[in-house]
Amino acid sequence: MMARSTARKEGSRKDHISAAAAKLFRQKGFPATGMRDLAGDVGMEAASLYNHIRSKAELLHEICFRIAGTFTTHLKEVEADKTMNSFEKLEAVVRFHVRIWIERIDEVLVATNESKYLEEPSHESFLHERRIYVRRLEHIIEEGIRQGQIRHTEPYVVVLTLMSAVRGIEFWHRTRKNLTASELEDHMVSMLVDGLKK
Amino acid sequence: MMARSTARKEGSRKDHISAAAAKLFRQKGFPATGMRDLAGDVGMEAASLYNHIRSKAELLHEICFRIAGTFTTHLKEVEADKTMNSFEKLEAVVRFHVRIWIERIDEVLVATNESKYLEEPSHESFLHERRIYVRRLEHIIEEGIRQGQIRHTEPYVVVLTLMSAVRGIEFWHRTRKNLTASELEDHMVSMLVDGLKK
DNA sequence: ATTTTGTACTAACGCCTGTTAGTGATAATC
DNA sequence: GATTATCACTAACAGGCGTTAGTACAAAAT
Repeated sequence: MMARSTARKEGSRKDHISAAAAKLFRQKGFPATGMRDLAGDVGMEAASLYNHIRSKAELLHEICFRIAGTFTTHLKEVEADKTMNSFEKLEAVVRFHVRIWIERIDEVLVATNESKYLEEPSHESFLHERRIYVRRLEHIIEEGIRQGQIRHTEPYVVVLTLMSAVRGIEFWHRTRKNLTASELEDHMVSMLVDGLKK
Repeated sequence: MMARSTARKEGSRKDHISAAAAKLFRQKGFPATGMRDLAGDVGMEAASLYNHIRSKAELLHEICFRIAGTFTTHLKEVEADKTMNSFEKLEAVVRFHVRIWIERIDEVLVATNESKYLEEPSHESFLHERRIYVRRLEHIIEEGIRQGQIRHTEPYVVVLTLMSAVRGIEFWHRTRKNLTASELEDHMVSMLVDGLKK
């Protein structure tokens, strides 16, 4: 076999498993999520999962690196955009963070909280990618300060704070929905970014 | 027996276990931390731990509620202090958060990331205490807005953001120490609080 | 029509988990 | 000095873990 229709079906099956895994890893944590839990959620026996995936570790790996790629890809686009000054670039990045945290919270939280369970070559390269991402963000801020668009601040602290602040969205996500997603986005971006304007 | 010297020795022994547990729970996560790991770190066999503690769950409970108590106690003091206006109260709370995150990061991270593994009556009451804490912080902000000391903002978003932003300290803690603790504190407080001033 | 492939199943594996029982030694209390 | 409490030990438990082997059946490819 191996026809297109089958390949598509297999693909969507694996994606279904991956999405269910992200949800469970986020809720219960990676070590506390059993393959039997996951199998139950996708409607099969635990052993049957292995027709679609190689291992539990592989699932975590794919989730973490897929979402990390989303961030680095977007950052590259922003860096290349010559229509924005440094302050606008920073705002664009923060807005993207907020939006991804709202729209893809399962994956983002897994990458944030469970990436420490990646096995060793992967774990180190994940941290490496993150450090580079932070450094590139610091670079945008430094340039903004030099060009007089951003207040004089400690770039490292700013990046740390911005990247962590959006984690509050986790709590918004599971409690108050009397604030819409776009209201939340605007309030959060303005609170985080406006104070940095010169 | 049960003399004072013995009681003291027992107390310090249990505290030693609790501190080691906080460190391990933080590093490896609660479910992934084995009693044999913990025993190794305090220098005994796993079974011997049970001469000092009732269960693994009890350790988690004590860590989470001890640190939560630290926050609520301090908030109560701030609320009762009549020498500060609302803005100053907010700043005092943020500064306390930053300081505790710097000084007692193991316990704080366990309470933040591992409290979901509390067993059921405890877990719900932990979340309850947290919700009340958030509401009391919102109240301070609302009053500050009403009295014209704090910029007009959405109090819930402000609290969410402030409480999450300090989580960035986790990364400072394990990487860059070219910034001292008190420098970090000042930068972070000013970045988070100054933008809220009217 | 036959072969191949995909996918779900049951049974089982070796390992690791938190915890208990029971023992003996050491130290404090009477 | 006799007794009692503390505490660390070894051995073991029942249950859960991720994963593999082997099988069966349906659908697709030849």
